[in-house]
Amino acid sequence: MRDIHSPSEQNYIQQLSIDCVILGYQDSQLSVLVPKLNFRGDFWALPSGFIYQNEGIDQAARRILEDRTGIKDIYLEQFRVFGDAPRSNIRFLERLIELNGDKLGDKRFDRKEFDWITRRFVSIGYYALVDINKVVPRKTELDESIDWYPVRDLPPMIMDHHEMVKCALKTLQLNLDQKLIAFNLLPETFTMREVQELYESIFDRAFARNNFQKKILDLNVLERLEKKFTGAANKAPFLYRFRNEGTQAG
Amino acid sequence: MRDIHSPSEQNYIQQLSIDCVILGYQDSQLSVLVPKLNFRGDFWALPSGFIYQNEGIDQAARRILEDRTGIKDIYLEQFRVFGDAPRSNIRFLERLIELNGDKLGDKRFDRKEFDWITRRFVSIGYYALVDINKVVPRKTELDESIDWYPVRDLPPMIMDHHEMVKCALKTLQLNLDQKLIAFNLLPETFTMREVQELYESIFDRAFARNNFQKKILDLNVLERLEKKFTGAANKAPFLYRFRNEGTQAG
DNA sequence: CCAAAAGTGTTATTTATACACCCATGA
DNA sequence: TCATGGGTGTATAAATAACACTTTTGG
Repeated sequence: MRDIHSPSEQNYIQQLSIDCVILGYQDSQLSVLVPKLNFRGDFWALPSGFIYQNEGIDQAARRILEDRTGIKDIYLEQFRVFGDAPRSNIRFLERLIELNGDKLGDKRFDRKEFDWITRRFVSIGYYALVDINKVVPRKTELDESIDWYPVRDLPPMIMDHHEMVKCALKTLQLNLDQKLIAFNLLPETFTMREVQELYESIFDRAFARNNFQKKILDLNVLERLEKKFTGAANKAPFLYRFRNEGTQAG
Repeated sequence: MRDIHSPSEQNYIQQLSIDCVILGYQDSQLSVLVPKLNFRGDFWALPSGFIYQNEGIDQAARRILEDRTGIKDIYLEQFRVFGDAPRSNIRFLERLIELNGDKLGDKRFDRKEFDWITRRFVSIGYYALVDINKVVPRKTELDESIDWYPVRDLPPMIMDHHEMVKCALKTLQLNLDQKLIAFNLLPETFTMREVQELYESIFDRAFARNNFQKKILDLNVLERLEKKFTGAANKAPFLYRFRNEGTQAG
């Protein structure tokens, strides 16, 4: 099990971090996985981490993601670097210490550690799309909790983490059709309505049902299966599956 | 005058650099500004630099750009981070030293310097578009020359700098319509043909004249001025100018 | 038979692409 | 009057958006 609470002891690249916007989907709602820190003061912060010397940045992002979600082979993508000059943890950490002075007697926040972590940081933003059902959110030792929050109703987060989510979402919208990553959010089989609701929660707007179906089917990546009888008093919808065979005939 | 040849002495963020793809346009040709290093062995490398502790990354990129081109207020934009694990100068620098051992007796490449610069680096890629006529390329002490090279006919460059140019160009193509105004690489006034030739050199393909004009005018960012009499034996083309008023009627 | 939700077809509207023609200019 | 390059209009095709109608299902 990896620990992250003594970064200054690790062989990390200094002053460079990775912040992850982990997007998940459930009950027609798009959510972000956000840990709450185990300190007084209600601090939320995006899952983040550092980069080992012998580790690629994508690799590091994947490791951070796996540590928090337990799943491997996640699609993720960098979307921007955040590196303004005044970008530092110091203001947030000072407030944290102010509120938690009593319980900080241990070695966790010794001087060296504090200096390391409060320096100005440049952070690479990554976003990922995961299936909430496959995820078992995992706290680190610094977390009080880690939960999914609706993307349009996030808790107050430290530093520029709100802007990061906003920026990640915009990038996702731009790339959605090209990258087909949206299908990572859906279960093995799904109905067209589910795809549409997913799109609608990502774009935060409605689409016309028939045109949407046409558009998605024209992407030529879905395979139609049998119908799904739900017991509801209406026509049974078809189930679809993402076909991952290479090239497919028209 | 700033110097860059003793990075380890400076208060830079370590292991983090900026590489700039400076695109310029002249005579219907898109070119990249590439310095050649003042060492035996024909090494070309994109203009790059490091980030001061009290400097934002955009600010650093702008400084690096100004150092090389002499012009301020350049529009530039990050396009990707390059941070694979094996990304280091060491292979290139070892070869450089092998070829230049005799002239490297001075302090420039002492041990400390070598260690600093040969560590694994993560680099933020920035691209900019500039008007070649406004640029006076400036060598640093490490450069033998600095010149414009056609973007489709670049010299061999070190490390992953070719990939950087490729990636920058792709990003530019995606954003060109939106950013057209931001890149001041057309003169104050210009003809539609000039705009088209600019587009054609960026996309490396031809556009239909009339359709192109319609598309550009539909962007609603140009203002038509008087005609331009060139003395050529043909109809005089209109001149255009970017209109910088805020909102404009349809 | 009804309401609910799904499926499908048809028509506009917009956008992109292709083709054709006319106009101004200086030699 | 001719070649050259610029401006404009129209036809066609493709992609989007809008509208309308039918079908299945359980109560």
